[in-house]
Amino acid sequence: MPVPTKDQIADLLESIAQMLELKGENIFKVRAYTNAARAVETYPGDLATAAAENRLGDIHGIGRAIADKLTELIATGRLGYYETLKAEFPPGIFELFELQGLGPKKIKAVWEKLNVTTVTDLEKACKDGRVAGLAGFGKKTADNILAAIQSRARHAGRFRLGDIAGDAEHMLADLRSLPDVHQASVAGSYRRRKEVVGDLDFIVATSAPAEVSAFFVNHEMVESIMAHGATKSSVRFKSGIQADLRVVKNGEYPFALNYFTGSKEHNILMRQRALARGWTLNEYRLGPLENAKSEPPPIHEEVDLYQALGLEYVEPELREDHGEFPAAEQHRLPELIELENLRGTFHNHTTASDGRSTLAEMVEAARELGLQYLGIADHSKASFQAHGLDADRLLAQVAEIRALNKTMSGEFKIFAGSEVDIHKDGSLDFPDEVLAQLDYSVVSVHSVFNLTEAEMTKRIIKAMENPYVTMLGHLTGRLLLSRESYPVDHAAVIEAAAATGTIIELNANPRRLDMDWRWWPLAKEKGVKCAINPDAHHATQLEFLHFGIGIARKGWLTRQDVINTLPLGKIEAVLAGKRNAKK
DNA sequence: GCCGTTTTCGGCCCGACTGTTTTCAGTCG
Repeated sequence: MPVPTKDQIADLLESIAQMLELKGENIFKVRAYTNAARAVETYPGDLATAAAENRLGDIHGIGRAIADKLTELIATGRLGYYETLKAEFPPGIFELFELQGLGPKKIKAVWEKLNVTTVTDLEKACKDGRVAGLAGFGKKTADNILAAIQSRARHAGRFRLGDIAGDAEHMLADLRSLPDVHQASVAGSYRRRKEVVGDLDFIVATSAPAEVSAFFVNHEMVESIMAHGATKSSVRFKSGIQADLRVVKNGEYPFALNYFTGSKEHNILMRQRALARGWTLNEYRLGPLENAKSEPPPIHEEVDLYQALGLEYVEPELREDHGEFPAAEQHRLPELIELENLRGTFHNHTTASDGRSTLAEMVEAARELGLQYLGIADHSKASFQAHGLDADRLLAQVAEIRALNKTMSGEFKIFAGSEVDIHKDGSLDFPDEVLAQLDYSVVSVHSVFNLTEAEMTKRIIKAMENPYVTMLGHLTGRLLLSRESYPVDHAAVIEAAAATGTIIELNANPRRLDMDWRWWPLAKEKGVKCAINPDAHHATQLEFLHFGIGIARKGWLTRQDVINTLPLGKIEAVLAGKRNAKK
């Protein structure tokens, strides 16, 4: 039995906390398990070693009882207490936690009083009035639950890019490693770097289609096989996402790749252009129609196809029929930003607030990624739940960063910042005297999401008007597939960013990817600069920059549009630009 | 269930908001 990882142990502790809460256990006992989960996540050493040396109890937040449980878990890979507890609950009941507005108390009530154990049961009970009749419930609550169920249904079968990227790259690498595979790619919306995808499409050029298909459907990641034919196979991965494989001949590959990359709208225009030239385009070939005046040229790669249709090569991220055709005709497509262009990044957390890695660990990870600088922006005090820093703790962190910088002899630099909460009225969580001591600030909305669009827009713009505000964090507050954006007037905020010289963040956390790619062309047109920030809460999450680059490319951004492509020596002036302009 | 003791049990994280109530419980961040 393999030793579980820290994250697996932490997840199990969280799961115990959830079940205890559902049982109506003492809330402080519940919290002890939550705290222990966090202690495990942030523990710097090796848990198996600590367990072997009987030192688990020395970890703050882990006492005698939990230490014993972890010892059992680490030694055997199982935990009897957890399994006994889990057996007390109907399996469907945990799904109810996915519904916005429904917590342990309400779930317990509908379960015990109405015998509701699944989302389907709950929907029925809301519609026939039983939920509204429960003590402490009412019609409004029942309606809200129905709305939450509908919202969940809308998102069903959809996956965040970041959640399935591991699956996609793993399968792709395995397909490419097969002996008779000439070319392979993931196509579809994954290749276009959509923030949310419905399925994965693999395209493989091979001389051994049967073997490749068999390999695909029998892969360890596959949970069930839905179809297994000569050229097309469909499976469901264990992660829940559907994956399709198309096997083609080498000569068909560029057409299949192009066709299955889409988007559908882009494909329609491609086929129209082919028709206009007397040719026909499908997933296998570009061929002449009857009575064609000319033969189409030979196509070896996608770039040849675009050229044949009178177009500059269109990068997959731009294939949305959002203006790429006229631009490609006129050779004015942008040279899109690449991951290698990034020199540093700004919105990152440490253990000082709700991050799981220390400042030193974050710096080390940034250096390993080849970055020249790292900005630290922990939460401010109003984000109490995230252990936000008050002015004293923030200034101590600033001093720590300044001291650390002196030890690094200029080849790497840490910038001291803060993710400052924007209050309901648009005021900031720190006064200007404190902000003035930072290298920069990111300002974000973390509370009171229920304002009208006008109020929310006014609130954010007021914050941006402060000369010490460098950039605006996650503009809409959305959490993909789980929480809708609060209402905000994007165009007005972009206008205000241009007027005040405020940078807008492209939050690269795959749960956010906010500001949305659809708005970046407008920001660019107005001269607003972008900062691609991972919003990292762990050292490994600096790699979220990869997803940010995908979205930036989708937003037509070049390296000139993104400030964190600037090297040390140039970036400082951009960070200080706004406050200097005011002087 | 953990912690920190004024060593044996009391305290443990706050504020806003909603919907249900008529003073507060539940949820969220």
